Amino acid sequence: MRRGKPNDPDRRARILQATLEVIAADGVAGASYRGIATHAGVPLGSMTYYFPTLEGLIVDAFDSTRSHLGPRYDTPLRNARSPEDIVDALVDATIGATSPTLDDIRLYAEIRHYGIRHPDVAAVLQAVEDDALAMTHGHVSNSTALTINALLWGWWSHRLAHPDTPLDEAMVRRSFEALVAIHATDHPVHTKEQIHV
Amino acid sequence: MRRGKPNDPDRRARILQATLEVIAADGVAGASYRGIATHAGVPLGSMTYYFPTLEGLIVDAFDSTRSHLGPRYDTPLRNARSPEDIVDALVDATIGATSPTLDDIRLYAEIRHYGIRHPDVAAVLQAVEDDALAMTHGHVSNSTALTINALLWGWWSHRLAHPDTPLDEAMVRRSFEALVAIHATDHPVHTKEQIHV
DNA sequence: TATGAATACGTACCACTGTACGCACTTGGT
DNA sequence: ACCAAGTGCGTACAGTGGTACGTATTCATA
Repeated sequence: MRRGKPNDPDRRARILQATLEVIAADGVAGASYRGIATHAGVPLGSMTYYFPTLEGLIVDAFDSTRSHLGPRYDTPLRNARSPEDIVDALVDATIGATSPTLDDIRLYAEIRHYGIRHPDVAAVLQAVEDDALAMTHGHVSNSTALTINALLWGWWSHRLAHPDTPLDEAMVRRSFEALVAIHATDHPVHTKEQIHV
Repeated sequence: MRRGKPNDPDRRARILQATLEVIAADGVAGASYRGIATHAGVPLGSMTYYFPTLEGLIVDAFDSTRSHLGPRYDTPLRNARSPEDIVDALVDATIGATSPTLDDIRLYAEIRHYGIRHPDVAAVLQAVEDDALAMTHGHVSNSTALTINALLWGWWSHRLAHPDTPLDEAMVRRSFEALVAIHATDHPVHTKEQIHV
C-alpha cells in the first residue's frame, strides 16, 4: 500500500556520510543535528525525519562503516598463504598502502570510544573483530590472532597520538614477525608465578 | 602581599578528584560544572572560582593523574633486573596486581581520547610515555620499548571492550616474551619490500 | 578593632541542543 | 482531476550548559 516515493532517495545516505565526516573531524562530542545538517546541505527537518533520535543516527552511521571499511583490510589477509604473507599484510595495514588514513583512524577511535558506553556500538565492534579473527584462521592460533589485533590497534593509536612522526617500518615488521612466530614456536608454557614487590 | 587564605584549602584538590571520578564514570562528555560540583559537594560558584573554564579544569585534572598513577606501574619495571623480570612486570601491569582497574583504564582512555584533539593533554600523555620508555632503558631497545607500549595499550583497550572475559595470562605472557626477545635476538633487518595485491 | 584583598558563593544570563509538531509538497493510483 | 499517504521542511519549546558578575564572608595586617 506504499504510495509516494522519496524525492531525494540519496538524502538518507548523504546524511549518514556527512555524520561520519563530522565525527571524524570533530568527534562525537561535536556532532549535532544542526552541524551535520549544514555539512550535508540539508535542512534540520530532514535530519529528524530520517533519524528521529541523534543516538540512532550515530549508531546507524557507525554501523554503515562495516561494509565500507571492513573489506579493505580483509582481502590482503585473506589472500595470505604463508606467515610471511601475513606479516606483509599486517605491516601494510599498519602503515602501508592499505592502512587507514589518520581521518579513518580518528573515526575508528571514535567508534571504539563510543562503544565503551554504548552496547549497540560495542556489538558492531565485536562483529568487526570476529571478522578480523576469522581472517587469520588456519595461519595462527586464536590467541595469537587476538594478540595481533591488540597490537594493530596499539600501532594505529600510536599514529593518532603522533601524527607527525611516521612509524619505522622495520620496527613494525619485527613486532608482527615476533607475534606471528609465536604459534610456530610451540612455545613452552611458563608456569612459574610472577613475583613482584 | 597576599592576605586572606582559603577557608577550605582542600577544596581545589577535592574538585580535581571529583572531576576524575565523574570522567571515569561518564566520560568527558558527561563532565559538567554542575555535575562535578554536586559530586564534590561544593557549590557551582566554587567551580568557576578555582577553574574559570571547564577546559582548564579537565586539563588540570588529567595532569594531576601523572603524579598519582605514574609511579604505580613504574616501580616494578624499574626494579627489573632481567628480561624475565620485565615480562613478569608487564604481565602484571596488564592483568595482574599492579594492573589498573577498569575504572582506571576508562579514565586513561578518556585522557588519550581527549588528547587527540587537545595539544595540552597530548603533552601530558607524551610525558607519561617518555617516562615509560625511559623505564626499560638498558633492557630493551627504544623501538622495542615503543612496541611494548603499543601492545600494553592494546591489551588494556581489549579489557575495556571485553569487561567480562578476563584475558588469558599465558597468552599475554607469550606476547610480551615475544616482543622482549626481539632485541636479544639481534634480529636481521628484512630489507625486502612488502608485496601485496 | 578596622580594613581591604582574597576567598566563596548564589544567581542570572545567553547560546545551543534535541525534539515535537504542524504545514506544504510530491507521488501514484483511481 | 482528485485524493490519501508518504516525503520534506520551518519553527517553536523546554532543558541544559558554560560563564559573568555582584555580593557576602574570611582573615592577615595595621
